[in-house]
Amino acid sequence: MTEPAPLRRDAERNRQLLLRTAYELMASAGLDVPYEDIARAAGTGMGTMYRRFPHRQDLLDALFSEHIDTVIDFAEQASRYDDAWAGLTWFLEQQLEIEAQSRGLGELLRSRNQATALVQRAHERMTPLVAGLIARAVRAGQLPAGVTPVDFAAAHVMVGSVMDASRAFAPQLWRRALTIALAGLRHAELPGDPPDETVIDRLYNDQKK
Amino acid sequence: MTEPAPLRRDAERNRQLLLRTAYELMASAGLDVPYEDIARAAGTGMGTMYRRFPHRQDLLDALFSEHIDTVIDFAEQASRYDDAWAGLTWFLEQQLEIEAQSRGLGELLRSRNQATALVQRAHERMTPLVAGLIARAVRAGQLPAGVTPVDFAAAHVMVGSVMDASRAFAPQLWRRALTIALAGLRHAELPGDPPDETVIDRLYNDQKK
DNA sequence: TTCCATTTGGAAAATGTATTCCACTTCAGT
DNA sequence: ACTGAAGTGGAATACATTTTCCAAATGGAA
Repeated sequence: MTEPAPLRRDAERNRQLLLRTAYELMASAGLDVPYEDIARAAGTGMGTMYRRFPHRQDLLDALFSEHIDTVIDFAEQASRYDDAWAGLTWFLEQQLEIEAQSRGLGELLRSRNQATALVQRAHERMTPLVAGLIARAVRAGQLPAGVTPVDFAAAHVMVGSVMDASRAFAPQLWRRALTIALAGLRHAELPGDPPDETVIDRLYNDQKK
Repeated sequence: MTEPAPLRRDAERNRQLLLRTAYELMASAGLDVPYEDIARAAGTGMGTMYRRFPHRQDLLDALFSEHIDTVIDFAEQASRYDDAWAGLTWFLEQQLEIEAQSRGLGELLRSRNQATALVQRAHERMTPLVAGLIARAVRAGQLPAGVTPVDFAAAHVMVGSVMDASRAFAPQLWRRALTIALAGLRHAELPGDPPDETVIDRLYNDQKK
């Protein structure tokens, strides 16, 4: 396996600077900030930007892989809860809490388009854990039969949408939405056929404008 | 008041053609279809497009004002229900059912940016009616105290986000989300201060890219 | 049939962003 | 200090879409 080849000291400094700047801009403006804005804010040229991060994907991976690992970790911790429902609520709340810190991270975790391989893999790791928790919660009578992992993912998307829409003027409103979604999962009699589990990936992967 | 001045016959024909074409494209691709695509699909030039609809706003108004009136009408019908909760659920379901017919209309009603004066006014008309229903439902013990019109609007946004994300591959999934949201409203103990009612407008008016 | 205000298609300019490119600068090994 | 590889800024180019513009075509009143 070929090694990364270490950067020259000044180059590494610039790289870090770009990462910090990009993180900040994306926290408030989302994943789509123009490369040019990042470069200008960091005080470098765009040449540097493209040399380090030829594709936006590269930038996103470098920026967020750590956070993604944290979320996977949450799922693992949650799956060890004795009380399955408590595990589920704790997990969803932690995940959203993180998303609340950064609009960009939220967009990534609920892939408003840019679905990275990174996020894809994260979902592959987490989905079975969540499915297990749901099954346990149903068995324990904490959730009605018929609730599926898709519904849990839907709850995530739902709360996230309120967060995105209200971040600027009501930064706590998503907590109400979360409460609604969780109470809904516990009390809903869900209509229609239980959706196929593969729907989850697509739910997290809409590619629109 | 100056009269509209009727169009020449061929011009009127083209106008209708553009409207029909735009409606269809927007139903599947959303509000942002390029003007050029609409013109090409209708078989006209872009000159015609811009002459009739100088701003996208004009096009949207012409396309959707009728539907918007329908939704306002739903709110009025709902407000006459004896059973306040039944009115609320019926209203939300009707509204979403309409949005399910057309991605564009959904984006308009939940203003993924392009908030028209039209939609603005519609909300002004509907919000008091919904507020009345909620108050009645609370009084009747059908909803917990503390539920506000903002929460109802949030429920709308929540279900809509699932609809948008799943339209292409699971066109009925939103019904599960609706069930979750409604059950959630009935059973949630909402945290935090009751949000100010002005939050509603802003919830429906995020302006992002 | 004539005539001209209206309408039209589509080419051109403006916009906003992405991506490439290279002459020049800087670093670090000698 | 010198030197070549690595790194840099930012102008140039490519794209996608919006918006303007006008010479040519058309409708319908006289």
